[in-house]
Amino acid sequence: MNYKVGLQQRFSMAGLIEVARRAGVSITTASRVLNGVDYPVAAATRRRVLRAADELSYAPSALARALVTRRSKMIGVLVGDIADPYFAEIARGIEDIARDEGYLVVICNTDRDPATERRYVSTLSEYRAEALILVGGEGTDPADQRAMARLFAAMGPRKTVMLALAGSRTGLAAIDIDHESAAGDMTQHLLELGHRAVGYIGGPRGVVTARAREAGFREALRAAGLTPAITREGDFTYAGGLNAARGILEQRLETRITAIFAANDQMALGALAAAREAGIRVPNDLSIVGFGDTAAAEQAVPPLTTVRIPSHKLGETAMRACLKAIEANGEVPIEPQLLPYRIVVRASSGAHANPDGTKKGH
Amino acid sequence: MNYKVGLQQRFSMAGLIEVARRAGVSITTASRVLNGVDYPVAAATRRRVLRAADELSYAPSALARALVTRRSKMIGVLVGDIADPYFAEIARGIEDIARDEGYLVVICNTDRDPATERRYVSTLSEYRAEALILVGGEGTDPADQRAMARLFAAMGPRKTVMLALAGSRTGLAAIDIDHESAAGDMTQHLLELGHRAVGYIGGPRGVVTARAREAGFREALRAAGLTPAITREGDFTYAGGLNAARGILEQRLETRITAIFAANDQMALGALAAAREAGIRVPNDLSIVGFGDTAAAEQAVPPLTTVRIPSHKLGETAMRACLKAIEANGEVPIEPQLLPYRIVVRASSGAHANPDGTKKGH
DNA sequence: ATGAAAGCGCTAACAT
DNA sequence: ATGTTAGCGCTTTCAT
Repeated sequence: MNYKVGLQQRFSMAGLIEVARRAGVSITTASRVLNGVDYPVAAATRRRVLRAADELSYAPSALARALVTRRSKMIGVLVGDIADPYFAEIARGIEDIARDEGYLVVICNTDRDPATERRYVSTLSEYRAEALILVGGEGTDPADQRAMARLFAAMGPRKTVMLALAGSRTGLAAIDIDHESAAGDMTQHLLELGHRAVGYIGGPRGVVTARAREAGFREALRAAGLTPAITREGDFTYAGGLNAARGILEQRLETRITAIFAANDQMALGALAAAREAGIRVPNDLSIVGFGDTAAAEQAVPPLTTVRIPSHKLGETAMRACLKAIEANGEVPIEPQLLPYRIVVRASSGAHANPDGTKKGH
Repeated sequence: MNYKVGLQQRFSMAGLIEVARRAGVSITTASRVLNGVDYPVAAATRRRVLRAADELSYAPSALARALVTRRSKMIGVLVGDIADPYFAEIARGIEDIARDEGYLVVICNTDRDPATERRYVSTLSEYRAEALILVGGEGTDPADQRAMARLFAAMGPRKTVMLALAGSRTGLAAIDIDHESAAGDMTQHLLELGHRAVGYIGGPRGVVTARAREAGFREALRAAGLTPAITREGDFTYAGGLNAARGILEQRLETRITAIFAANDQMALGALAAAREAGIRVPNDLSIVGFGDTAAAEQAVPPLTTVRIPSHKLGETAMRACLKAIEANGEVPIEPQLLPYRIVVRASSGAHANPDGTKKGH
């Protein structure tokens, strides 16, 4: 008897068996009722099962179900840092769609570290996530790329849906904007304002999106017969942008730059701060533009001219693509998509100012 | 033959059986080797198993394992909005600890909606999350509270570890700071600067942390023989703070306020913007202080005086408490903890300025 | 309309 | 040191 109580406690959580027993039906019938499948079940039986489930506070085991159906209903999402508003917004887009479809979204912070990334891919793979969304570009170290490719290959048989979001990944279809062309357009905006000497604060050398943006910047300048006046590498953080901008502004006399283009908003915000502490007026003495259009861009002083990335939509689109691919059992390849971006002109960029302080039109 | 190929594909993912077979051992031995338990296994056997697992790119099923061990190794975290830097920072603290212990953290955005909250609690419960961390205070609607309590009760037998973080929850131990006393200290700071007419921008009426902060503010004023000069309700967002502050500043002449205390940083930032657009200098004409010390506070113009909440540490502490409780099989109650906060004085608060514009000491 | 039985992939007694 | 066996809680043929 005591033993039985012990058992009771260990196996206390009401399972389908208990529900079935209490309703006086087979476990099969209980399952059918509770899953609401369109299976013929007598109304009375159905009621009894529902009642029993309710009385026992039955909560189906997603684990057991996943094991037998081979559908975990989980989606894994890898982001550099969820505290970064850019990633957060994308993640929200993913989640908003996933939730409606009954999927659980597992977001993992990789800190952009390839090893951490791999560990999470493995873990999510062990949980049999039905799709993996890798947000943000991969590093450019070939060894890391190979390691990841091997991982992907190993997961092959499981037909996990895999997708690159906002940054390309070797071997994966990407849902993205055209970073290069966007950076080109932004540069064009600066050129049209009359700027000829433009400084650039780039993202981490090893990140593909950072490279694409810089390439777009350089190409637009080149087309106008120019080259970057000065460039610095940042790390996509405010502090990084602040430092880089300080370095750039130190050489302001030599370079005579009239504008700075930062590869993301955070760094542009840092640049704004650097200008402020140096007593340089924006946009009168110096134009500063960013990339991303995170909430902080609009709230900045002055409000930041930047590239609007449809972050939320990017997330939604990626998730929808995943859902479609999952339904196709991972056998139909995901088609890459490029979403439209937009240059948002705010007060941080203005017409090129001559050294004497007077504006110059274009 | 054709049929067999079909089977192959459906059951393609290498399981323990395949590994065991290939290594020429029993499934048990394979399991023992791969789990690295301190069980006597011949070195040669071990090697063969490891080799087989590698060749087959074996990835254990966390699902199957969770089912039998009754340990999902998952932690559920409910936050209002992960895009809010306050929540994001806390979530990182949780994840940093969880990761080291091999736990997978599932973060869910509730948008502070009680119904969404309940749905996620149910879902996480179905996945047999070993712990649930509810970040941020609950709403004050009794019906919602009862519904949640019922949910918790239903989960009782599963002994899920449950914890409130940064905001209390009926029935749950909380890891938090003392919001009331922190708000009191901040008010004291304002009083010491000579401010006597202070406006207040509160958080949503229905949120317990918001109430605690406002209570602390009122009590500190009361102790000084004062009452709030004017109060407005915000929603913890920048836009909400901006609006509330506009309303407050419209009545500046009547109220003669010299300071505004916002219940969180986002709203304080909005207030800063409202002051700027009204041509009111901060801190010369008006002091503005916030609560939270998110990254944006330091980057604001002027930098924001605020209450530093040890967000990351709060997350770490909560996760550690969970781990401990999980080890104790959820049978030892979690003990509530109050972590220290700190008033961080920056340039947005200053000595009370007289109507004529001259400063006044204290 | 209902039920019996065979697993999903794994761990954990309990042998040997 | 290794293997056999009985499930974990569920879905899903296949019978009835």
